[in-house]
Amino acid sequence: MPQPLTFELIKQDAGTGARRGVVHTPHGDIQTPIFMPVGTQATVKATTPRELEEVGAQIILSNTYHLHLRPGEALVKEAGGLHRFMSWNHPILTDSGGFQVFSLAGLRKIKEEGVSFQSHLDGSRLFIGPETSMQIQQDLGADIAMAFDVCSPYPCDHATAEEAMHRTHRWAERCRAAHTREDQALFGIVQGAFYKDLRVQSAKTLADMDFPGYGIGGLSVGEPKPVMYEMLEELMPYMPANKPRYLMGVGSPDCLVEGVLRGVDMFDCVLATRIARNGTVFTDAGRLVIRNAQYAHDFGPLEEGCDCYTCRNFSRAYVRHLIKAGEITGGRLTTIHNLRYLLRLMERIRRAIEEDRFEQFHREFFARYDMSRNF
RNA sequence: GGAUGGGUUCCCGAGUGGCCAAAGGGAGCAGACUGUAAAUCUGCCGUCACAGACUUCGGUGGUUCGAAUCCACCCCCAUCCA
Repeated sequence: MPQPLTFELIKQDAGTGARRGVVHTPHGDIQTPIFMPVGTQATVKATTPRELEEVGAQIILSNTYHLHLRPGEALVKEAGGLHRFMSWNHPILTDSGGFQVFSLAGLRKIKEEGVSFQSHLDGSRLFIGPETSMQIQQDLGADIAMAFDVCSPYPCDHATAEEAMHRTHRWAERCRAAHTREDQALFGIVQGAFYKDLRVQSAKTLADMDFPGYGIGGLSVGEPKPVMYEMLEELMPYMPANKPRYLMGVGSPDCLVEGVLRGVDMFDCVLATRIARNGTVFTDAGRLVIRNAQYAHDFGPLEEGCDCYTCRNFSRAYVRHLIKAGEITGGRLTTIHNLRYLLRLMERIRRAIEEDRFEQFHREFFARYDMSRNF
């Protein structure tokens, strides 16, 4: 059986061990480390695929739970799959719905069989278990599907975290058994909350299942950043070196740099697109709340030196005006900038690793980045 | 010239004797946001020496223990009639 997805580790930074690789998928290669924009409802909010290509996106995310509710995987399948439906002819990854078990905690009930949800749209009941999630994701037809997992909150006691981890492992096996589509890869997801023993155990258990790639879930759920970094450091030695490592839901500029330092290959996050729509943009100096009055008369670009469409053509004063006026274009322009910022940050990181100067890049990045203007 | 309805805090607009610094919107200002229930949500929004005090509801004067609210006159605005 041909592997639908392979990972090629092409280089490691001499000083830090940060990884530079390529993920080969049915819809093309992904240069890693990479940031993946999130398009929950089969669209990266406020953008078109053409704009995504322009900002340098190589792969985007979509979501099982949300597409299942609307428009339904049957329709997507009828359209010829997610790529054709949304006209994105590059790699796609679908999240399993596992995160909705976490984020919609008030609207669901977890059992061994799976999760009963009450739709956030109309209150109707629905059930998603490992097999359901696989069926939906296979109908959607992304290049990468994710296992249906249980993400613990922060804080969480050891017993509860352990139970969630074991259930995640059992569900991972069921996902693997139910997953049959040959042109789609299935990634397992490491859990274990904030307990080193559990994280290590989870990494080992999933490694034994031999998935083509691994998500690291359950981080960035409200814990202090040093706690997250510590967890990454603890579990990374147990992650298979020849498989891509995907740190789920992480995407502030500083976390991307710190994640790569610790051996992460892939990231996704809604932060960039969400804060963009809410009037905040990324810069190398830290966040900039473009909606603030202090930029009303600032006719420079969002960020000096940025090559994005927004920075090449519009001023801070104009973007602020659009945001303040509630004009849809404002959110589009900030979204384009934020995505380009993160994708360009990853480009810079990849080059630094290629040239064995990632340690220096890391140092210089944080010398400029104002952590008091962070997230 | 006559009739009627109005003038409320930046704007719109409730309020018709005490529970009113005055509902509710809007605007403005600030904050939050990390596998998207999010173009969303939260806070502030008369002044100050701010658990209290002071100034404000077109203007002036009056009634009353007490007025944005009642009375008199005046000034504006809108609509209609001549």
